Amino acid sequence: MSQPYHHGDLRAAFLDAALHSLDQHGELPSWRALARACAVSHTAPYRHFASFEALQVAVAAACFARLTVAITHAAGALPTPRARLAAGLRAYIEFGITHRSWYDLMFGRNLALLRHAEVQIAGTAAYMTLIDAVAACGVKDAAGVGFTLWCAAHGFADLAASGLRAPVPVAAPDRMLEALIEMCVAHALAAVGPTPRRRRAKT
Amino acid sequence: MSQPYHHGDLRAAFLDAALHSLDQHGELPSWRALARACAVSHTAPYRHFASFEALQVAVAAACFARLTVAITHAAGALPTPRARLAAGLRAYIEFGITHRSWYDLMFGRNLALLRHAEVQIAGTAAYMTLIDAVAACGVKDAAGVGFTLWCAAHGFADLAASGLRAPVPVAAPDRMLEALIEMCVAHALAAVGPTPRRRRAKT
DNA sequence: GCGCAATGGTGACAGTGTCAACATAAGATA
DNA sequence: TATCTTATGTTGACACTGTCACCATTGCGC
Repeated sequence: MSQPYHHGDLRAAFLDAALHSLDQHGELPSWRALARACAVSHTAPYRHFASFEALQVAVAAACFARLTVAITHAAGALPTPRARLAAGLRAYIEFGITHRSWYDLMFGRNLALLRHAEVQIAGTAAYMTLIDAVAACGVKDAAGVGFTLWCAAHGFADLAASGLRAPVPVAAPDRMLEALIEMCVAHALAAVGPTPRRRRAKT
Repeated sequence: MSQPYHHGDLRAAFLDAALHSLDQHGELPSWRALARACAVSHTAPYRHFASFEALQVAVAAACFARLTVAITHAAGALPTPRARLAAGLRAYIEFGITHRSWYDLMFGRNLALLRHAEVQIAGTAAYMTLIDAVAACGVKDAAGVGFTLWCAAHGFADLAASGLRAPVPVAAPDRMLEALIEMCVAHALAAVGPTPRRRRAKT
């Protein structure tokens, strides 16, 4: 049941080979190259993935699972909710930069992948770790604040990973990530403090 | 000189057809489909673009030029630098959402495009409008602050355009964009004076 | 032991981007 | 005007892709 009949676990072998090639060449191998890497015929993957897109979905879901692990592990045993939030944000951004080809596949390469249920489930798991971290700080609208933080972090990771740099010299380029995280955390905690500084409703 | 020999302006026709197909089908047509749409042979584009990637680069550069126009036009005749900054940010984000397939091509589809000089030049032009808007507010490190703002805006646009939503209900989903922009502007202006809160800088 | 479904292989198809070789037309030169 | 040169467009081919119909093998349930 857990092991297929002929090969051992060809589906897992495909996923491993895909992730390995993603690390090595920066992009997914072609359908046939993947089969070649596993020494099977070029149609063997069809017994485990309905299409090339289905394979991409499976790999992206696996990458989201690793992102969840990275965030959870980084927050780990830190004492305060604020420290865990900052560490989680940092882990998210560093994941996007370090595992650039994974992140490209998850967000950049084909956004249509995000519409598949399998990817959405895996993505929500990662998302919830952020929401939980915000909620742990005592923030009322943790979902709303978390979405804003996710935006800022994703934007930074996406642009930094793409090699985009400020076209003019900045004062402290090494402190940019710190500044972003600081801004995020300050914004998150501004909603919890005794002086909420809430937006005035539209008059 | 301005008009090619046989067709009229086949290069412009290719770009028009590519943008049109981008609007209509959400993605670039194939090399040969593009030639088909212009009623020429499947190798005719090679006289105007060195490769399919070169065509993508040219289209992405054209899209960046339109983004620059959108930002500049939105900021337009608003009275204060702060208002122009907010309007520019809003225009950026709305551009990414409205012209989703363009934005996908510019950022999402193939990040390798950003490494090409032609795209970088066009991207820098759009980028500079943001830097200028920040500098106009009196911010010292306009490049650094601008990069942070670009990150937040890009993250919001990218995630919103991809259809990603908060997996749990948020308090005010319609006000999310407002909250993000306000956070960005507040952060930008916090760098102006020693007392960031209510202190208004010099003109 | 048999039947059957799961798993893997063969060969083909239309489509892709790219290239070499050829054809044509416009401008330059004599 | 006649010829040459260069830019532009076409033809046909190549290796490659994802997908499909059809066939072969394997292992489990009966």
